[in-house]
Amino acid sequence: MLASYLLNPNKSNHNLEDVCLEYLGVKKLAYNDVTDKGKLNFREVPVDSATCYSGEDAAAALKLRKLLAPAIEKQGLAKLFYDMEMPLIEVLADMEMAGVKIDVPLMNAFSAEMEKEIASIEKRIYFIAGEEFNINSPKQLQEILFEKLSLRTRRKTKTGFSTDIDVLEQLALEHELPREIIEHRTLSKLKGTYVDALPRLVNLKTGRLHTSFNQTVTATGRLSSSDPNLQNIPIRGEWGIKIREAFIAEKGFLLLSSDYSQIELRVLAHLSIDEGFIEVFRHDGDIHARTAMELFGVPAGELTPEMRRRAKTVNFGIVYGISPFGLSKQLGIPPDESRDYIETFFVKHKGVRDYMNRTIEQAAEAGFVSTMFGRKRPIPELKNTNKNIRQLGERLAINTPVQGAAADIIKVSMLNIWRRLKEERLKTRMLLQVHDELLFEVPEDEKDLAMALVKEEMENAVKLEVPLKVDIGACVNWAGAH
DNA sequence: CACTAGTGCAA
DNA sequence: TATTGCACTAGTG
Repeated sequence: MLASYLLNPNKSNHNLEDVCLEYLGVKKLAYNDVTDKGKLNFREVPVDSATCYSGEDAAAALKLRKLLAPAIEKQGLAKLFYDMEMPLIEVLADMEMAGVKIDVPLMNAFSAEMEKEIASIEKRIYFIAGEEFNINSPKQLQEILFEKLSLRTRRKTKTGFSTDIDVLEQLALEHELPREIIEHRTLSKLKGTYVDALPRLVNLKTGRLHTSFNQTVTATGRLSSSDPNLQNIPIRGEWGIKIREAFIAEKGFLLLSSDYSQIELRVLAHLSIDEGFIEVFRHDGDIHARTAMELFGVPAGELTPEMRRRAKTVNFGIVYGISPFGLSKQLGIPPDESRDYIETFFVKHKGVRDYMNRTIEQAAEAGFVSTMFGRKRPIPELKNTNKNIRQLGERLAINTPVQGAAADIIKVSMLNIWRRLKEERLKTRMLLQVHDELLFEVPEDEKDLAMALVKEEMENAVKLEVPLKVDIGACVNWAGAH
């Protein structure tokens, strides 16, 4: 289904049945049997038919391949398809089969500890609220906060008033209950989604967690991970760190984590050839500090952590195609102030400004954007009559080449690393990819060799106008490998 | 059991 | 009114 995906990344379903329906005009193909003198005969069967043969998926795929191969060629996607995505299948299969080990007893201990903490917070919440209710129900929580306690409502949702983290943080300034709710939410989220759920998914034969890496899901060329999603394991906060400590290496092995440092901003520097960005990255400078100096007009020595934090948010916002309103919401400052930041940024980075304008113009003209590896994303939003949707299209046009190129780059490095590990007969195994990070399991005595190999291949996956930088570390658990 | 809404975890 | 995902619970049908 890779071909269908590359030809139309905007479509959500790239499973066999949907693609058959779209390209072949049938629900599903069945392979007729081997009795037909070696000649393949196809017949159409409904999806829900009880008459299913083991060869039908392969037969359908073969037929689709003949149909889609010329389209792949015609759209200039052949290299991407045959040299990147197809070879990557085996790499991902190896990673899925390898799985990752978790410390189940440790997770269980966390669970008990969290259970107690949650129960104690619960008691306080019921006492403050004056009644018991389901804290996990936004509907019931609204009644308590906005009706019983008469706290000021903030944002609206489709069905009522929002009780999300931003709202609760504001309410916490005026009442003691919201703080307890936040604590409760955090703990029950981490307990329910990770600490309790993951141990149940450990495979009985391998004793490890096996994810699925989905190659035909995202609009930008990233992978996704599901069942379980191992690309959103917590990392922040006390409990986030603890959960990562429960991702461990096999006895005699270490977990090796290597991640690209600011790969998206480096890609943006490359694509835009912006003087300031290129200068910072060529000298391995602190990009957020540099932006902070520009925004606040102070020398490096006078920068405060708050100034750098704001600049970091601005830099991220740039990659997403920021608006003054969005930035003000993110920073919790007036829109006027955030507008000044954006204007100042673009005055100091005319290269980025011009690149973004060019990109949007080209996207509107061609109807799609491309990454540096020729991956395409149609952006029909740019032709929409609704201004909000058109502006969304502009943000997609800005973000996709950057996020997509970063995805391309790490895929190249995965292929090169996988091949070298095989050629050089190393026992190191690639386990996970988390967008800009790779996680390996490495025999203790292979650590130095593997670290050198991985760093080398990631930093040299492609040649850009600025160097690619990789941070790398190894430890018995995932938390310590960072 | 399938689906939506709200929420929140990651890059 | 910031990009890309996945999964949890509550609630509904």
